[in-house]
Amino acid sequence: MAETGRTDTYHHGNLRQTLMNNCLKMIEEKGVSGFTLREVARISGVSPAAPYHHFRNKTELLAAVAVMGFELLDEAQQKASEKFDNPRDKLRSLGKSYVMFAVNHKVYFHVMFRANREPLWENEQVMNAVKQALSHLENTIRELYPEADEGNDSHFQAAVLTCWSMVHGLASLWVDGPLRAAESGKLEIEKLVDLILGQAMMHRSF
Amino acid sequence: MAETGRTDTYHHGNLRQTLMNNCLKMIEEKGVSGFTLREVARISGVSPAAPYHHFRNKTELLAAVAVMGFELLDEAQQKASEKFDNPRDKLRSLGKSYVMFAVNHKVYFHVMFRANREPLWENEQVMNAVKQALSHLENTIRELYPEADEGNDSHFQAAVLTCWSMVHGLASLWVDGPLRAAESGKLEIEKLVDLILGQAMMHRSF
DNA sequence: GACGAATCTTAACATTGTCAAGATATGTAT
DNA sequence: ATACATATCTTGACAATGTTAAGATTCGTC
Repeated sequence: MAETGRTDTYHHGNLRQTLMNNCLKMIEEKGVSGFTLREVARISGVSPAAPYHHFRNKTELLAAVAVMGFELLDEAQQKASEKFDNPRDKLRSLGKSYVMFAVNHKVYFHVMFRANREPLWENEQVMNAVKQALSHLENTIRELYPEADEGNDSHFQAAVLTCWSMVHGLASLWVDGPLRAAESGKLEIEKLVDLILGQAMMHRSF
Repeated sequence: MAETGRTDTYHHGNLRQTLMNNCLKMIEEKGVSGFTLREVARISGVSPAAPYHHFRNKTELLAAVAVMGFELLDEAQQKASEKFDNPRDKLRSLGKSYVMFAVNHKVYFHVMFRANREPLWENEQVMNAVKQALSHLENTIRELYPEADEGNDSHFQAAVLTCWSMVHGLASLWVDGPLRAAESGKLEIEKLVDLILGQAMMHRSF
């Protein structure tokens, strides 16, 4: 489906999408730091300067891929949220979905949170995608804190951040390597997630 | 104290340390991706090839800096651990120390967990430094799970990972940008840490 | 069918990581 | 002290990269 090369026409026809696909493919093989604009262009069957008609620079290609990643995460969170009615179950489902997204889409996760720091978060599209993906968690926690003044209750904000930190930390440690390196697969990641989410929520007020 | 340039001698005399210092300085100014071996050499008053007599390549310089970072973290954890006797207080102190280390030593944290993924965790020195820095957390949690068979109790391992994920996630979200970008400084990071650690531990079994 | 806009290419530039070969200093054994 | 091995630094070079300017080709539209 996802074309990787080009046709025989002068105009590629679908270069923007092709570049993004090959970007992901290349990062999967060589890591984020091994990702090169020129080679992506080469693989896409196009000259080194062609990408500049679709992205202002290397960073903006990665930003576009990051937005795609956040949209995928948003979908996953949506589905995870719909599975349950009880806010507690919902919360746990959202957490698991978050971590498993990172595990199953390591490349996206890397681009979303690792590829390029500062410039990425000044990109409005990226920030909107982030907020959207995080909204499910916020809504669910709001169900548990119905009395919370929106945006003014630090208790509520802390609850959101606590949950986000928890799952994001686990995902980060797994994706970045230290956990895989240390655990050496002693515990399967999926069981680990269940265990941790269970432990973290079992004795909590929310 | 930390010399940045060189003397007038042919041999620098302290190049290895100087390179590491200027590496940190450069990352602080231009970010991890903006860090360049050649410029570090230039700033250190030395030719582009000189660093190769002290580090096999760019990655190994970063690895050396990462080890230094983990040693600093280890010291901080040590001090945080010594402040309290009660394991619960200890645990909270360790958590705060972890996050504040990331906040106050953003550059180190970046190099330790962000600079270069795969190759870094194959470095034995790095892994040893990681284990050492994490040992304080493990020891403290072991005090709370005295019955745990060492290395065989998944409950214990999950507890360690839960705490690590929590603080590492919060640190990551802060250091990488999304949190700072979203919160826009509404809540001071230090208060945030207290709030979250308090909330996370208040209703837990350990 | 003409013409502006979009898309792609070629050519070039400064920079980068890295290596090989040579220069200079340091230390050690005699 | 002197000679020699070793450590440290320099020069010069190579291929590769991100990016831009100028020109070629196609697309959409009037």
